[in-house]
Amino acid sequence: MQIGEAARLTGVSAKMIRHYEAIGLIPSADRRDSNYRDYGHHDLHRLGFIRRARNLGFAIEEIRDLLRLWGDTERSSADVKALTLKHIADLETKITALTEMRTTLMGLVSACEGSHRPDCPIIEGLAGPAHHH
Amino acid sequence: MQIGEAARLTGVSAKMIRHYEAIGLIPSADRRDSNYRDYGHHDLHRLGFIRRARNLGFAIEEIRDLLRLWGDTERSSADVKALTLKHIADLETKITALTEMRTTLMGLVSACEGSHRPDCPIIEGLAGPAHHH
DNA sequence: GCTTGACCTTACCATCATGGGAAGGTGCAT
DNA sequence: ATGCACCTTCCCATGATGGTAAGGTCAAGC
Repeated sequence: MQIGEAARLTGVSAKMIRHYEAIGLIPSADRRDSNYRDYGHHDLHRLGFIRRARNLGFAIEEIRDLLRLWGDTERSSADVKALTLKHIADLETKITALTEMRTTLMGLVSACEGSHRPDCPIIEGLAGPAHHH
Repeated sequence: MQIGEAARLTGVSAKMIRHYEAIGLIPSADRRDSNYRDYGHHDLHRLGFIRRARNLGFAIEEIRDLLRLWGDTERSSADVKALTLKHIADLETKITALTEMRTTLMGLVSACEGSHRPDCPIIEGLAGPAHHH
């Protein structure tokens, strides 16, 4: 099947399928006489794997490792688990940072009247902390 | 003062100070005879504002709006509040997405033995959902 | 006066994952 | 044979930041 159908079936855009091939995340696709890429079962399976991993926030290089492990019947599940735990830790770092921003902003927002008048604790907070005048 | 000292005092890298000038977030700095940029009070204040806004996750274009509001004595605090609430909503969208990833991954991880053996629910989950065989 | 070192300047490239668009080839249906 | 939908490669853009290279400025010390 052509790249467009593979894209439709896997949820990975044609653009990205070509990109993944260019960076060696997937092997070079077979070509027809027309020079069109040709995909089969196995390719769809692999693209689906990649899409699911992307949806879970894994970076491309992490997915490269996951694909290697997927294809390695000698793998230790401990390796997969370690990689995943590292990724979870990364997610938690981000979640924590975003949540702290949110908390601070909520505090500022709750102090802001939100009227036609210019007085605004949010702007004042950004302008410099502890600036009593 | 030179850009390096301004960077040290505000926590904004010299690189980024030049960048902010290039994109018009801050006005062009004064230059000495040497062509070195020259910063004063007012510039430090503005850079501090930008850094704090960045630390709270505001995007550059949002900061452009915030700076305009900061300098506008006719502003309505309602405008500042609206902009901030929008940003909080963006943060929450991201937090939700990351938290969902985390939850899914934790489920997979908890099902994974993490041993020397290859059997791994994480890999299986990525390879395709509901693939009983 | 000359060197050294710390600072500055601009300009270009890289990141990360993705999309947009141009210019042109392929293939099928009317 | 025309049109349309698809494909190809190539280049550029995003957002915020860092790196590096090649070169100018300036003060301290000899």
